[in-house]
Amino acid sequence: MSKCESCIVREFNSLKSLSREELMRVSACKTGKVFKKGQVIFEEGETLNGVYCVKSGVCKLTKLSENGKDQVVKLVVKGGLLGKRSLVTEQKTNLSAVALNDMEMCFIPKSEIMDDLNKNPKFTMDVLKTMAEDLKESDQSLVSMAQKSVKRRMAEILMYIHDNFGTDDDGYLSIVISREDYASIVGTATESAIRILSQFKKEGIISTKGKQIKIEDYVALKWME
Amino acid sequence: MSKCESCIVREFNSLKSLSREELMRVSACKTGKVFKKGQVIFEEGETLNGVYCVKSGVCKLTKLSENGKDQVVKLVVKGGLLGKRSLVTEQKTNLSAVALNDMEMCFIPKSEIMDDLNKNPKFTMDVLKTMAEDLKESDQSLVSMAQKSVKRRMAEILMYIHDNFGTDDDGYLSIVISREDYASIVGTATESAIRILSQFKKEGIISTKGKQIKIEDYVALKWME
DNA sequence: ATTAAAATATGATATTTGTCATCTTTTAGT
DNA sequence: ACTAAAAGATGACAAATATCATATTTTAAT
Repeated sequence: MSKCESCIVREFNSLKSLSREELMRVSACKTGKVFKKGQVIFEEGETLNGVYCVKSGVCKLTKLSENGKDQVVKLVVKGGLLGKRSLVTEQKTNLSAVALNDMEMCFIPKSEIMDDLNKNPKFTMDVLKTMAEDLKESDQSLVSMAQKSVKRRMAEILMYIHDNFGTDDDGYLSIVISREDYASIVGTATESAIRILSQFKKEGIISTKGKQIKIEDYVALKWME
Repeated sequence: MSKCESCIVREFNSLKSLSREELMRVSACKTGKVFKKGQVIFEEGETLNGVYCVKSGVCKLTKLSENGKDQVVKLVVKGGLLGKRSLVTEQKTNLSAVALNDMEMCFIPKSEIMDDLNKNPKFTMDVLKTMAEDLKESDQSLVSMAQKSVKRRMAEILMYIHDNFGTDDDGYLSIVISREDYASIVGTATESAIRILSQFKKEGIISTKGKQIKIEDYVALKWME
């Protein structure tokens, strides 16, 4: 398995603030894990005793609502850290993580990294910063959910995926997820999500190839509704 | 003005993790501020250069949606710290804070407290913990917004206020806010909020005295919908 | 390549929620 | 205590979204 010191993924997350020595120690105790598409990484209510660092693939963080539906709270890609909260509190996780395609991850035990969190202020500040950013994003989503139409939210998630995760060479969104997942991100019924995407397609705002989606008219999404 | 060292409010927030010396330094540079009901404490987009510690009163944290409506993201009462994010990032605040009744607060300049954040791991961990808790709450609200009916959300906010902020001697919720604010918390139209509260009243689930609300049948709220 | 299962698509209809209009009650300032 | 303004209440209607039913297409396993 590759070593953390020479892994470029860490540049995308808080681990970049660790010293070379700290990284080597982390590297020595980390374990590589592979998850297949659809596989559960961890489940709401579990006790996590470490963090996952995403090397490749995409996963969704979801929360089960009382009506039995999952709500997607966040998408995590290469460089993301899963389970940050577990470092900070003793509480069980409040979210589930499910792989949306095949994933490679490294698992770093909490015990190994807690010391750094207490002794390396740069690292702690970095974790704090990403947590603050997550909070900002979550509040932003909250407002969208509360105040915007399903159509508008769908437009926003398409732009979000486009802007944050990019496209492949043909211009298709590089994150490919089911309509059910779109529904679960937008917070609507699967049929409604399908209907809206169909409508976008008819209006020439997007085109599709199987599950892949290409944004044809970004401006239309931007000004939607 | 009272001194931080002997102020019991700090026991409710991260400041409790500061040493006596640190507290005395903070105390020396803090300024007391008073806000009247309805007054804006800070506004989305402002640069905050410190945190507010709430001594008394209640305020709402809101975010402006593109449709022009404010969405309440959080209620903050005695012991709460406003502007934590400003300690962590250089970014402008993403939320506005508005007093819901008369408030007393202490303002602690960022410059004075940043040093503690870098040197006192206990303090930093505590800030991290509250931020993690905020994130959890925000995700929770997100799911409610996305998946639950307006009626259910209204029931939940009534229980939330009851459980977290308590009642006065007569059993009325100790936080008294307008129907418009309820609408803005629940994420609905003011008329809808009024309608639902009226309905609750008719069904004997709540009673009211002016703007005050008393929960008469908690169980009914709990099992609502 | 075949086939069952899953995902996507779409119509019909019900339900929820928003909007606008109007009226009543309460609140706050003089 | 008086009065204008704000907040609360409610009806009628429109719009958005959910639900249910069913058809079609795609995917994945043999």
